[in-house]
Amino acid sequence: MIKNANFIDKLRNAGLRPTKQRVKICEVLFNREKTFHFTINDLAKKISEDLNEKISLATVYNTVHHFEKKGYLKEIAINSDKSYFDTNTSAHHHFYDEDTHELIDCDQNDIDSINIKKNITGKKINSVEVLIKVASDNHNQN
Amino acid sequence: MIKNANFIDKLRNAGLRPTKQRVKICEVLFNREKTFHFTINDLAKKISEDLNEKISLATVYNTVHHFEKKGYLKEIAINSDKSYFDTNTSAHHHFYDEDTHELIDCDQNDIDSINIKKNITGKKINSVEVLIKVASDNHNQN
DNA sequence: TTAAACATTATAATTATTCTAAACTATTGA
DNA sequence: TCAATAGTTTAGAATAATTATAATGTTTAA
Repeated sequence: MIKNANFIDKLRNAGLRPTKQRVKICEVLFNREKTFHFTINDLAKKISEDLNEKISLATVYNTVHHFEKKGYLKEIAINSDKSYFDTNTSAHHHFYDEDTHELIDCDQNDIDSINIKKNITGKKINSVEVLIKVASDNHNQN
Repeated sequence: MIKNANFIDKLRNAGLRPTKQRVKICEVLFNREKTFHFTINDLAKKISEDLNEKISLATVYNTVHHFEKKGYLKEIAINSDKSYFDTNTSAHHHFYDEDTHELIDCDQNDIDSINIKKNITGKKINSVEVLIKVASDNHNQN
């Protein structure tokens, strides 16, 4: 259980004012053992459930995007009907369960390192991410 | 230059009625050498420019989704502000140029094969796709 | 040729996200 | 400590992408 004081520091370090709302969002996002995968809506719902408090959706959007810019969150691209974020910002990959629409972290060590033989000229590689789509064996998928 | 008759067959094989609009969309999508990466809007614009004809946006959406379901197109997830589709439906990876927002195919051979050591129990892997985000060297990226 | 099934269309509706402008809060430094 | 200011939150409006609707039109198979 991380104390809110740590979140205040965390926010300050990122040059973000530690407002009540931001600290609360931190609590929901970072006060947990496991990685948290969520959409903005999930998060907003979780805030109002867990903390029994309402934070304006716009603020949730703003804060999440701030956090993303500061490297506290990472956006995960799966399919374009929703934006998923991940509290695990380290380089890692994902399983996406097409049955349950659940996103599961895949440790860097669970995939042999990826060797890219050809790059676009004049460009530098910012990230390499693998998305592994899975489904139950009997489930017919496109 | 593929003849429209081929498109009509192609559509029939997929159990889709070869309507005027669908054949036209086929022309724009599949009458080309290189892979075509596009958003629905790109496609709708291209149709009205190239063919000088207007097809209702709703039809373009429907048709693209039909084609996707039938395996003629593939959706590519990059970031969730837009849906990209790809006429290359074979297993392959992508470069995404964060400067130009351009999507570039990465041949299967340009990446050493990916070995996944651990899978989710009870699930089968449907696809493994790599997205390599690149940007020009001096460009600062998150 | 005709009826049924399927498609297309314009438009309305929906959903996710961003913008706006006013009210509010944290920070700074006198 | 306190006011000025810079940054933040908020509700609600605006926008953009996508999907639904319902009327009209087209294709197909008998």
